[in-house]
Amino acid sequence: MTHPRATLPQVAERAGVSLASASRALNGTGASKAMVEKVRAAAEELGYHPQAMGRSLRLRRTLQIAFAVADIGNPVYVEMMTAIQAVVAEHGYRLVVATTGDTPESTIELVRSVSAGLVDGLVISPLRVNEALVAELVSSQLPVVVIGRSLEGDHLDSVSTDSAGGIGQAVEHLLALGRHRIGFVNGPVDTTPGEARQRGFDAAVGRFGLARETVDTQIADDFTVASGLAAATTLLRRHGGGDAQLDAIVAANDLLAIGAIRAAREQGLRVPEDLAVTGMDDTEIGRVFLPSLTSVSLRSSERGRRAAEIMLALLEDPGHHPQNVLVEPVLMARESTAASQSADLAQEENA
Amino acid sequence: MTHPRATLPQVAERAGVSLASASRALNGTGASKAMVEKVRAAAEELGYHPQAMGRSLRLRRTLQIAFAVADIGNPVYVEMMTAIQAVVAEHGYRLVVATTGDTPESTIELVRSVSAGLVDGLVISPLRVNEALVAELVSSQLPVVVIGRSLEGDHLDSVSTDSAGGIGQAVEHLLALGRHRIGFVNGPVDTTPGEARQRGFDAAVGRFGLARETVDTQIADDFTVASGLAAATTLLRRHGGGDAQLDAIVAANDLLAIGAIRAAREQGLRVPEDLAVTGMDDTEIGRVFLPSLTSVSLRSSERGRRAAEIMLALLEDPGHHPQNVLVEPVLMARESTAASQSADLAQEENA
DNA sequence: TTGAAAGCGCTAACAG
DNA sequence: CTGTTAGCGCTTTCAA
Repeated sequence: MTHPRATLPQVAERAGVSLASASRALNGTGASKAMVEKVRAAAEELGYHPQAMGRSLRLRRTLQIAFAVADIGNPVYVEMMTAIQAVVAEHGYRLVVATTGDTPESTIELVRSVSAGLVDGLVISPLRVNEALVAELVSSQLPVVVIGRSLEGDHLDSVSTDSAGGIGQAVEHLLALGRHRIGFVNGPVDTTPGEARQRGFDAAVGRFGLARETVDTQIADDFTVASGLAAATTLLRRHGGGDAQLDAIVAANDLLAIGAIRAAREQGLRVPEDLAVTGMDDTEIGRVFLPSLTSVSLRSSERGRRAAEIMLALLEDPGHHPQNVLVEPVLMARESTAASQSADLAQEENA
Repeated sequence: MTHPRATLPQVAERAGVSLASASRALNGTGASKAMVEKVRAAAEELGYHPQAMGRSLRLRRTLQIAFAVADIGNPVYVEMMTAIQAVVAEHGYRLVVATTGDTPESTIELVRSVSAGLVDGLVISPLRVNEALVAELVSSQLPVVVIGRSLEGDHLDSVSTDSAGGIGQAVEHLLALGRHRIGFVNGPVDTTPGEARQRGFDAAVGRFGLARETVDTQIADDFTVASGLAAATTLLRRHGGGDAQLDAIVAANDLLAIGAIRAAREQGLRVPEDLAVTGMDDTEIGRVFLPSLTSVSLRSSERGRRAAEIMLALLEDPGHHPQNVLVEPVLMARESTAASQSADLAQEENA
């Protein structure tokens, strides 16, 4: 049932030609019509399929690009992946996705194994970055594009976004709506996004001159719905009832925001009437959630697309001068912060 | 800045030993203490990292396994992926994820390219299967495990589930709740899951003796929220107002169900009071949705785990007799079909 | 246009 | 324990 796989020398022999001719015929690199005919036929008969390994070893390229993320379960990464895939596929590259785990150590391990020649390039969006990881990325012989943090000083290509400023936009949006007691549900601050978003919230508090007692931060264990639910519950309880009750929550991403909305409901609060909630990333799940989620778009598709383009440029010219692209965030206002009491469905606008 | 990568012969020369000794020292296959010491040092100095390509070519194994799905955006595949990853990682394999596209042709292309020796095995959950794809899978030299459809006659290992029966469970659940006018929102019936779920719905209609006029099916363009919204809108409009109004919708998966709930809301229907909705796959997003989604669990983690185990067995012994594992579905009742008018939050039970 | 031969980086068989 | 050598499957000089 399972023949051993046919090899090129076998095809050559079958066709009665040399190995070199067989290779040329199959690759269309200078062979006579008759030659191509013969070799094609022999290959067909033997059910020959070229072996990527031998080919790659010789060519020193795999035509594969890796996309590495901590958690493919987060829709934002899926969105990036789809965008990257579309771009690189047009240039004959295949995209493979690998999971980094969420520590710098496990990420380093992944970078190592992947840069052992299995792929031609690496697009990575690391959650936690330390010096060792940066060093690994820089010294890696592989073309690398980082999504999520500008590593300009490190001679690494990157596409980043101003998520700190994005949090500022969310706060500004809430203030404009008359909300003043604002809670912030962030993810771990030792992560790249967590750090930036905390910075953004703290800056907004200062910039808009908010009183200490009217704002509060709660750190979730990670960036998932379950952790958002837990963190928001704690936060709301802490400010339970009376005048101290929060009237808005800014969440560091959409998943946390969804958790926060659930927490609010469980405590009998209506969203947005009693509590306005904002997310970040503008994921599809946020858009279809009930109520639909006001969210700061970090334009993940765009970031993925730009990253892929940089990668292709890098592949063409490895000596390329490092680029650092910045994609600006955009607030998408939806039901979860709607001003009217009876939030209309499917109503959506850019800010 | 970017040295050409060091090779093993270079390390050997630097250490003043033979190529073979260097290899042995680095792989721990019989070398003296002193030898290991010397070679390690030389490798360190040169910043040597083994090249996977050469190694794999020689070893005829890559220690990589591919997981191929049509749409990694569907959480159910993420769940499978996580489960597979966990199992194979324990045995030293890395999991890479590739996207098939949703036609048999694009899937065949993927299978081909992936079975060109880039991975040692393929776990695939194809959306659309035709004879050509089955033939490709069978004739592929690669160990293959199919998730999603029993291909017993085809000598392919598989882990499948009874999604037809699962739809039956959903219908039964609704009938027990006193709902009798049931709409079915399915995905395309030329897909494996679409076909099975349609079969399941039709069988349930027959088994429970439901009248023709009280049931109706609408086919969505694909298995996403957006398509579910569109299909459910059509379905609800068709039975608009009066006695003919549906009181329940069975959706073929959670994403379609979420779309259906949105459609209901947009037409002013309350869920579950006016319209009960069930999903399938028991995804996290369904669990946290408001209202939380009653869903038939197809136990995706379990299916992933079983598939991974079969794969490992196959890798050990390629002559292994093909296995066909069946995982039974389980209904998870939640708010979207709650009997009480005021659906309690966070209330959840198995059926 | 074709063939012979070298070699991509690595491991394993075979001698010593 | 160590070194020499062959070869995984493929592409590409180099000559003819």
